[in-house]
Formats: sequence, structure tokens, C-alpha cells
Amino acid sequence: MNEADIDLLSLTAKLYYQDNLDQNAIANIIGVSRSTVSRLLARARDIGIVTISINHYAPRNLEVEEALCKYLGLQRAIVVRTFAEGNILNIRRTVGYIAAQAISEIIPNDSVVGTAGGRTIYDLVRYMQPRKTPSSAMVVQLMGNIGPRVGQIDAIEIAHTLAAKLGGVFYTMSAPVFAHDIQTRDLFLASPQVQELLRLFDRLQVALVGIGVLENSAFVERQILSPENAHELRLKGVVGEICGRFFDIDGSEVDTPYRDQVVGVSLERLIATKEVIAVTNGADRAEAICAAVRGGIVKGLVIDETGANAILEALGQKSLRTELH
Amino acid sequence: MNEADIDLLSLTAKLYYQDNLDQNAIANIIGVSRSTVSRLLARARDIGIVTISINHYAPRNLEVEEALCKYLGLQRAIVVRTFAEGNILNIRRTVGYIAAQAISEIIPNDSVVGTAGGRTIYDLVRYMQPRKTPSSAMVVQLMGNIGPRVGQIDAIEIAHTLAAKLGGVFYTMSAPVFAHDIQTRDLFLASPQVQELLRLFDRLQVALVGIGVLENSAFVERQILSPENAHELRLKGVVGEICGRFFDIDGSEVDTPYRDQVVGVSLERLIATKEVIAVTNGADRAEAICAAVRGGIVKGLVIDETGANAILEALGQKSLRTELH
DNA sequence: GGAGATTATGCACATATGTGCATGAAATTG
DNA sequence: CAATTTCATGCACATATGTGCATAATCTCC
Repeated sequence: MNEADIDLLSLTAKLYYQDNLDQNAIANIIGVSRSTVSRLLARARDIGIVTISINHYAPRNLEVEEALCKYLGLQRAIVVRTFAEGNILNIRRTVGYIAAQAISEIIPNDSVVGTAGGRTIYDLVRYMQPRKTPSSAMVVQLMGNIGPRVGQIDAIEIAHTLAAKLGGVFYTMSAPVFAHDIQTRDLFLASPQVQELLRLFDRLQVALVGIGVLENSAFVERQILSPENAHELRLKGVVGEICGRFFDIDGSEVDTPYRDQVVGVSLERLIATKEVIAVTNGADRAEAICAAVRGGIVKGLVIDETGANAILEALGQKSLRTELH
Repeated sequence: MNEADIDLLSLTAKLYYQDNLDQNAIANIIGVSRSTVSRLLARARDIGIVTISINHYAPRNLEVEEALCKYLGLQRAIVVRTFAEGNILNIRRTVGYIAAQAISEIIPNDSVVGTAGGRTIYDLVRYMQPRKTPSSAMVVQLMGNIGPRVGQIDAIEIAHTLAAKLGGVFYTMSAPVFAHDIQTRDLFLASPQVQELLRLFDRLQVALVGIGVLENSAFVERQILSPENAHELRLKGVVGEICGRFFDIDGSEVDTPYRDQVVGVSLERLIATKEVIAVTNGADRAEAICAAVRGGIVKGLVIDETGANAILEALGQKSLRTELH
């Protein structure tokens, strides 16, 4: 690349980005085909002759992140700025998109990663950039399947996608999340396939989990639990759920009939895992999140601004960002 | 525009310019139609959330411009950087495009501007940005028409275009550049239309002129002069031509049969005009340009780098920019 | 200096983008 | 609070842009 080339790139860039000529007009001036103009522009961006900067831009609310770490006692918080007009679907996508890069960075190439299901996790994993070089990561499904019909937001699907993005290996849990009874559960747990997963759980470094609440439960929606079941759980003190494990306000597992039917990672195992990151959104998860953190299950959080402020309010801190309406 | 709007613009800009998502993908994330994404991006650029800068970019060679002013004694020089690969057509367009803005800036809204013909002037005027508010400029055709058949690069056409760009009034010279004989010329000069032009010449503030050379003469090309005529002119010491006026190495008008047939601005008039800017390109005009400047006709110059270096070499200065080939 | 490899270019196509128009929502005025 | 205006949005179309492929130009190595 000589000086004349750089002049040409600069001229092309000026005509395009400063003077707003279209590529055809530029082609006429500098005497090349329009395709070449397109390529010259790409090159000018590439080598930094053209720099595009976005001013004052902060996709995350670092202030709130710090507050969450400080007051809630998190190791890691990712609070994604959202905008008032966004509906729930778009908020989830925005959170997923912005958090994807940060989460990808905390997953080492040789790690054992577990993942559960969830709508926000779905978007997070979906928007993750594929790793340039395949990793030796092992991606483990943390909980059994909700039903035979696999939805996009189920753990199996998400673990599969995550493995593809990381270029790693996907380990599936061939079992239902709730076995019919304790004996059946033991049969599943004793199966070689599940056994291998349980051994991987011992080496778990990063876990991505959703936070379920009874008011809006995937289990009820999928007719694994009836609304009455949910109500009973509520009465027993359940405030949230992670990987099929129901916990109370202190983050301790509640003694329910389902407790001994779950095929999936145990809360103890999650408590012993360093990076357990809850990925969620919205204000209605505040209580459950606080409980899960209190119980030592969750150490990191990915959430939207509104949800984060709800948590801070629940903690008695005033919102750090005035809500715009 | 509230803070949430700015967040949204910033996010959109990041997704588009930093992450290279297409507008559809962005629309899906932020929850608006793709059209709106297009509009958001335009707005983000508009209000400066996105800034696009072109580094190290210098469309003009200021060093050579200074040298021309210093050694040739110009008031004003615009030397446009060109690139080795460009053919003559593209060099002209580049010179025209880059010089257009600078020239436009030196034409006040209320001025009397004269223009002759020429290929480079054609491109210069063509690429000039139309003035936002119409001016009261008067644009005067400095010389008669070469023939009845009007070409794009003729004075009449260029003056017309320039008037349109400035939003001013166009004054045409209803006469041939060379009358048949001195009596005919006097008839043209006596006509009220030409008289009005002559009065405007007295008020001329800016003149854009081409520089003709006999080796590559528009008059020969248009069969107004024969190659033999051109050769005779050469023998009489003609090195160049401006507005149909042939001048020698000192920039003095040469006594030729054509001298008294020209219907157009006189050299004296041009000498008395402050901003007489020659607009041209290429190395073969060096001698003629030097002569015109020496004679006090031309005070400003628009030219390409190669042409500028040829002038400096002709002046005995070494080229200020090593030619890349 | 010539043969092969590498790079640059243009064409043609598929995709991405900008924009006039119609519609609906929000703001403003009486 | 209704009527009117203004503004924002989506649709559909025309235009602008990026890119695989074939070809031409240039470089490299012997």
C-alpha cells in the first residue's frame, strides 16, 4: 500500500462519509467501478482511515451494577440499559445482546459450563458471537427436560446452541426435570448417561441459570404443575426456582414433594460453583433473586435496568435511575 | 428528546456501526420497523451521536499551493491531490470536485462573476453545491461562442450552470468569439446586448478562465482555426490563450489577425480584475500559465498536483512531491 | 524473461437501505 | 373536551450496496 493508495482511500471516504455522494458518483469521479468503491470504503474502515465513533454511549449502567454488587453482595452484575418504549420481548433481546459479549468473555476456552433454560438466556446465547477457533469447552445441560416437546427456551436447546457458539461439546441430560417419584428419579440418576453429567457438575466452572417465579411459571405454562400446585408451593414459602429446585426467602430449598423428584444439578452443587449467573429481566423477579443470592446460589446477575432498580428498591435503596415514563 | 431516546439512538448506532448488524436485525432487537431504524441512524448521525472522521485526509496539497504562491507570485492556489492511476477524465473530475467548494466560497452572494469555457471549469461548476438561498450574483459569459453548436464545456453553458448553482442571473454574450472581421466585430460590440455585458465587465469581481494552448486547442478541434493557423500563431510567439486572446511568454497579447476579431473580455479588463482564476490541469499548460501570471492576467490557479509540479519545475524549483508511478 | 501464483477488477445478482405516502397517535388550540 | 394540527410509524417501492465468480493485471520465483 503506497501513499497514492491511501490518498485514494481517503478521498473515497471523504466523498462517501462527509459529502454523502453515493458510490456511483464516486466511481465516476475517481474512475473505478462501483464495486471497487464499495471495496475501497470497506478497506478504509478496516485500516482505520475512517473511524466511526459513538459518543456518550454506555450500553450498561455501571452505577447500578456497582450498587448491586455492593448492596446485594454479588460478584458480578451486568445491568443493561433499556428504553422505556421497549416491550418485554425487545427488552429481553437487548439484555441478551448486550450481555452476550460480556458473558462470552468469562467463559474460558477449556471450561465446563452448565446452562438451564430461560427466555433471556435464550436471547443471550443466540446473540453470542461464535468463537473464531473452536474451544474445548464442555457445555452441560443442568436440568432434565420439562417435557418431550422441546421449546427454544429449554435447557437442552440452549446448551446445544451455546456449545455450537463456543465450538465445544454438548452434554445432554437424558431425563425429565421431574421424575414421577423418588424411585424413578433414582433410576435416572443411576443411569450411566446421567452419572456422567453428575461427574461433570463437580467440575462446573460457570453456570447460567434462569430464575423462575410461581406467578409466571414455565412449569405451570407447560402443564407440569397445576395452578393449584403452584399455590401450594407458595404457601410452603417458595419464592423462586432454579433448575427445578424451589427455594424460600433465605435461598434454602423448600421441602416439597418435588424436591426428591428433580433430575438435575443440586443447589449445593450450585452453591459450590464459583460463577453462577442468573440471567433474567423484569421487576417481578426481585424477591426471588435476592433470596437466591442470600442463599449463596447465585453470584452473578444479568438483568435489565428496571429489574435491577426493583431489586435495589426491595433492598431499601432508592432507585439509582429515575424511571422515565 | 429525552434521555431514553438518546439511549435508543446510541444503542442503534452501536449495533449498526460497531457490531455491523443490519437494520433488520436491529429492528428485531429494539422492536421497531426497519424503516425506523434507518431513520434513527440518520438522526444519530445528524445530532452527532455518531461521528465519522477521516484521518490524515488532505484533499489539497497545501505545501505545493504555498510554493506556487511564493515562486509564481499567485494570490491564490488550489492544488488538488490526485492519484497516479487516474486517467485524465478522472483527474479533471477530482480537481473540479475538490476545488468546487473552495471556489464557491470566494464568490460572494452579490458579486459579478465572469466565466469562460474549459473542461476543468466544466467539472468544477458541475460539482458545485447549489446555494441554499438564491443569491443576487450576476454570472457573465466572458467570451463569445465558439460556434452555433453549444458544447458542455463552452462558456455559455458553464455560465448558465454557474448561475443556476448560485441562484443568480445569467448574462449571455450573443456573439461569436471570433467575428469575421474588424467591422463585424464592431457591429457586435455596438449591439445593446454586448454593450450591457461590457458594462458588467467593468464591475467584474471574479473571473474563472481556462488556459488554452495551441498544441491542444479547442479552436482547432472545433475547426475555427486550422492546424496551419495554429502553427502560424506559434511562430508569432503565442504560448497560450485566454478568452480568445492569444498571449506570448510575457503574458502580452500578440498582434495577430484574430486580435481585432475577438468579441469578449479584454486582457486589460482581466488584468484589472482582482480574482482571475485559471482552472486547468496537466503538465502541458505550465508555460502558458507562467506567462499569464507574468502578464498579470491570472492571479489564482486551480490545478492538479502533476500540473502544479510541472510549473514549479518550469520555474526551476524542484518538484515538491516525488512522482509515484 | 517466462510460468505460475497472487491480487485486483468488473459484472451481475441478491441483499440492504432510504423515502413518499397513508395511517394512526400525540400534542395543541379553541 | 373536542377539533385540528403535528408528529411518528409502517408499508411498499425504488435505489444503493455488498459479494461470488470469472477474467485481467500484477507480482514472484526460477
